[in-house]
Amino acid sequence: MMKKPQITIKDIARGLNISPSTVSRALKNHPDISQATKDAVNKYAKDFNYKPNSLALSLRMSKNNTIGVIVPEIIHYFFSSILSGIEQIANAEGFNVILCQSDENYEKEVSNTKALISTRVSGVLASLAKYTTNYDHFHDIIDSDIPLVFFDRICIGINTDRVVVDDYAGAFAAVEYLIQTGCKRIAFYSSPIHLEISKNRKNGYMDALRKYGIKVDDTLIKVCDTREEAIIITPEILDMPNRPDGFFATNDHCAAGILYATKLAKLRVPQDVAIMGFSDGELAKACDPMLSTVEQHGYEMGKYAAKLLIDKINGVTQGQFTNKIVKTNLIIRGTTR
Amino acid sequence: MMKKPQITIKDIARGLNISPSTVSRALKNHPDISQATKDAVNKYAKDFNYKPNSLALSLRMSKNNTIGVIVPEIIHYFFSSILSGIEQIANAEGFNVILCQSDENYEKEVSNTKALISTRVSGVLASLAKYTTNYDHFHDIIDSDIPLVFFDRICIGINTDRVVVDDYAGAFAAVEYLIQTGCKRIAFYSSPIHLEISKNRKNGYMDALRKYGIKVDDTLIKVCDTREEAIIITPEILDMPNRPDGFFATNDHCAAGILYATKLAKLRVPQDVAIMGFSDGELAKACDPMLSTVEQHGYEMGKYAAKLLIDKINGVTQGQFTNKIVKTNLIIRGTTR
DNA sequence: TTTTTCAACGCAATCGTTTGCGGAAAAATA
DNA sequence: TATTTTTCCGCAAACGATTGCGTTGAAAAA
Repeated sequence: MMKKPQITIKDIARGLNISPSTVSRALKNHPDISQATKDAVNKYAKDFNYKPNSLALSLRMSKNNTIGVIVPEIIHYFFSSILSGIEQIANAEGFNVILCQSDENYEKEVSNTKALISTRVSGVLASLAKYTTNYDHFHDIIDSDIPLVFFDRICIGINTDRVVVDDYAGAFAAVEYLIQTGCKRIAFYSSPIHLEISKNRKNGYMDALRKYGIKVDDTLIKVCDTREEAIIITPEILDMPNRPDGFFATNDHCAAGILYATKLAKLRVPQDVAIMGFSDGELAKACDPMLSTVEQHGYEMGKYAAKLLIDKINGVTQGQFTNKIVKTNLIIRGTTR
Repeated sequence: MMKKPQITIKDIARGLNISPSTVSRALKNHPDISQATKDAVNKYAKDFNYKPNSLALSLRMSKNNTIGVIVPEIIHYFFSSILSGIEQIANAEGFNVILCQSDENYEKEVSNTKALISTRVSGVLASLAKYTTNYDHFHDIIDSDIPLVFFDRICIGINTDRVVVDDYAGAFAAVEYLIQTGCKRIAFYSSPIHLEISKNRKNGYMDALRKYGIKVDDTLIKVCDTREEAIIITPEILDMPNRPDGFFATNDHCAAGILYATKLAKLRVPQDVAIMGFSDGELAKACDPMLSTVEQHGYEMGKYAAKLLIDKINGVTQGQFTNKIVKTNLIIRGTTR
């Protein structure tokens, strides 16, 4: 088992008694180099398994074929499918993806951006941590001349490209469907309200109610975005004198929690209570009845965001800022009528 | 909005009328440098927001503080939780994580390894694609002197560190539990059989049967590892003259499919048919009844694998190859008695 | 006063690659 | 044969940081 200590251009040059510049040009098929030399170099390179050192290359070109992705938590289906889309097209375009999780933690988000700047990544894709309210670290990225694209949890304060789900329309359609299938009192479980996605979904929810002349009841709007919380707070709500007959949850986990609590309360789904989720994650089909939900197209979103960023990196798109809105679509399964 | 084109050590040197070497040493608190100079350098660095160029650093040190991870598909809960663990400790140790998905595709796996070698990553963590049977590309990694650690879908042919789930014991315990709670005929849905994990789980399954004097019935062993397949093949099996009263599935998706088909066939779970999954993913608690399953500790596994790799990179562990087996534990919920 | 010692810094090479420029030999033209 | 043009290649600087070694001046020792 021999160690082959990775041959360099200099080694090829030495071995062939020519200069490194010639080798470099030969490898790139430069017209100044004779075919004979090119052949010799290519053969030598193949024989000794030459692989270009992309570190040196990046340094020389002061450009790293790497993009950084900052994501709150990769274990969530939605984010991992976005990431999958990003990796897909980044790879196809010759970029590496370096992954950073903020763990929904502001400090980690800041240190992630620092690390990415230091690595001189070619670009950054980011989705905000839940409680991030200061955006200086993202300004640092822009000031360092690194293209930046936000996705999903975007940041309004900064002028960049953005790719978002059509939260408003998704929420509107979801609630409208609930109303059209007979729900009169619809509860809404939201993520923390300072997030753009929360505002948009809430607006969608409220506008749908208004359209059908249903008064918004604030006691039916809760901040709750996990299964566990949902299991805790839902029983109280179902005990209300006039309990809701429909729930619209900000994600599928939360919806699954509502479903659990509802069945536990011996109410029938969807006859007594209809439930609508958001995401269409892995667990939607595992529920019984299967969860009606709003499909988010995370994979496409990731692909689109990556494409946008790479165009920016390559200077294809100059100056203009794109604001892509990815359509959702309603998936009706068993938890709604 | 000014562009600050990232200051370098040379800039600091110029600004302070000293040499780059002095700046470098001052920044690293070298004893040869006077306190006055150090203070001046540090102030200047902070004022102009100096950030070391890690590309240059990596080139000089011929060592990249980056580890590559090759994973079949990140959208699966198990893999994304492993990845989360990896990122966690890699980050804490000052490493970046570059992500590669093989998409269960041999060619992509090969091109991933090439890219990682070219990037001169400090180390590689890998889990095999489903149908990979040629391992030359992994030998390339080792020949390039890059530490390599396999996790979960390991490769027996190569001498490296490995971190695996205790598939045998997990399967054994699962099947034993089914037997002890009264199951007489237990079906087993397996992943493709050439994978080590499949072999080990099958052995666990068979040994548990033997221990209790139950004869292995090959008609009860199927290759099936998705929800969709499970929904297709399960009805036939439930229609068999003496149908099984227990199922052991290689993952939770598959188990959820079995559960669905079983309920559809008007059989009661767990009274008529008990079902045991493997993984404890997001959907386990969404099932009704909630899925009994074998917990895999993906997050810990990722942390352990990363630690192992980094020790190898830092030369802490020389020569020896560790073979870590991560214990599973049985989670009993509603689909078993 | 002369020699030794030491603190504090600079020079230059190095990591692997690219690229503008200049130059010699070969080929084409006059 | 003399001149111009091509063809093909090498020199050296550059990207940003590190580091062995040499150098300087002043303080300490003789």
